[in-house]
Amino acid sequence: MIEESAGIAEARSLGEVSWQQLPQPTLTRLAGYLPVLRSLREHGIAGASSGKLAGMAGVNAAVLRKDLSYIGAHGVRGVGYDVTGLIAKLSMILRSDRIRTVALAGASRLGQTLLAHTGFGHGFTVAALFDVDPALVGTRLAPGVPVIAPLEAMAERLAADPVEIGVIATADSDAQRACDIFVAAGVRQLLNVTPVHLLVGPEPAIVVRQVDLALELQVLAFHAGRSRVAPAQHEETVTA
Amino acid sequence: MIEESAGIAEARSLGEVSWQQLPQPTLTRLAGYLPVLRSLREHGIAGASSGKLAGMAGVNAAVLRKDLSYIGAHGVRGVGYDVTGLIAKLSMILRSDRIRTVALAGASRLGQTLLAHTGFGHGFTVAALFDVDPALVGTRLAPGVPVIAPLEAMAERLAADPVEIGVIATADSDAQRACDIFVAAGVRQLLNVTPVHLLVGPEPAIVVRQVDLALELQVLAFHAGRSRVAPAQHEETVTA
DNA sequence: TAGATTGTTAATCGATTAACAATC
DNA sequence: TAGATTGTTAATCGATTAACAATC
Repeated sequence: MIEESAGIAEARSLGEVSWQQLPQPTLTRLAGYLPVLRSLREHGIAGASSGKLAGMAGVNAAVLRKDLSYIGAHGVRGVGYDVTGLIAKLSMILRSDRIRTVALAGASRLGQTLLAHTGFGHGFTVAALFDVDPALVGTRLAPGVPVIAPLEAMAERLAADPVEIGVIATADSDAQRACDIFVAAGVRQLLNVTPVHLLVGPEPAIVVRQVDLALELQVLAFHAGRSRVAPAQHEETVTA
Repeated sequence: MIEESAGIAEARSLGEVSWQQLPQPTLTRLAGYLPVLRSLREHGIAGASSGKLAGMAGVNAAVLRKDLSYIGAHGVRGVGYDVTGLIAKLSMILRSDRIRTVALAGASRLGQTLLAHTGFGHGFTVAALFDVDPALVGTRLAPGVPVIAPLEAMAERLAADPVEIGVIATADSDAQRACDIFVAAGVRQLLNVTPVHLLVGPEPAIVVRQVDLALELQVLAFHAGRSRVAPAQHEETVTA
């Protein structure tokens, strides 16, 4: 399931590391620190140590310090980190200030929910929604979501109105086709919520992230069966 | 975000490895092979090499062979693997024959969709649905889903009617509470779709899997910003 | 100053991968 | 047999972790 490139940090001038080449685990964790910091700020807490932050984020304190040092977010020895400063730095790196445009292929229930759940108010705008079902064309499934075009019309629509992120929530049998159309239209970031492994040409730098809820349940089902047989060791959170 | 225990395979009698102690990545990949194999069977293909299977699943061929050897699913040298045999073996290991009972905390839109999307027809039964909103109590949100009880009534309901898997799709502020109630009720497998890092006592073997869609979009947003600045290297799929 | 906490190094750990002898 | 493909080893790679000197 994991077919990750090297993706490892690339040395720069003075032995420093470009924050444009963060290790994948670091990038994912950095995005996870943001809600923790926002929560602290809401509670009026101005500063926190790496130990406190790491505890809340569910990571090791050393790894958190290392992650932050990658992006030049420095704390103060003996004191800790400034919450507001960290939020600013992280937002800058993750570009969460900027609004991203998203197109959604597959107006399935899951697709619509993703749209409603993540699409609004947090830096993402759903610019277009596509589906194979011609009956849906022209209807409005969510308030503010502009159009629904048939899957066939994706190419031209995306050419006229480019998006940065494509979400694939089609039926399994349409997933690869939707992917191909997105890629051909120049979309370089894809979120795939189908269980299909998407094939993208190796030429352009396409980033695909896959979330497979059925697979998550499968894994839990395995553990459910095991827990009766063997009362067992201690295990913990695995983040998708 | 990853706070995984050792979880590594434990040696058994003759140097063999108990398939009850699979490495986490292996277990996740094994669950991913199943849909690939089912797809092959549907197309009437009886056998496949590790190379072919690995290609379809998006993994390295050597890792697939190693994964299968963990569970004693052997191929034939010079020939490959038997599709039907593999399905049977994998189903046995992952216990996908048995129906698992699931309880859902948080009748949010995302919660309801998870219920509709994964709950039916694939080995899972939603036994109970809980929400903080008293107005929802007694209503039926999906056909066949028995009851909605307030979050407060979870403990007694779960005591009377135990479940194997708990799904947490509440508001962020209720996530830890829902988790605590599940754990107290003896639920040992949790799927957390909130961005909250759940704290579970280290004593019982609780398996928590977290899927954070907002975080996935954040990561993609980062890459979206980067792709303009640096046309960049080649990257590939990262599975949640 | 004394205490606390960072930033970073060095060691450990586990997972991935290529390669190849075994063998159908 | 000859060709193909497995099962497994050994090497590589990267990520995690503990530990500690630097220093606020």
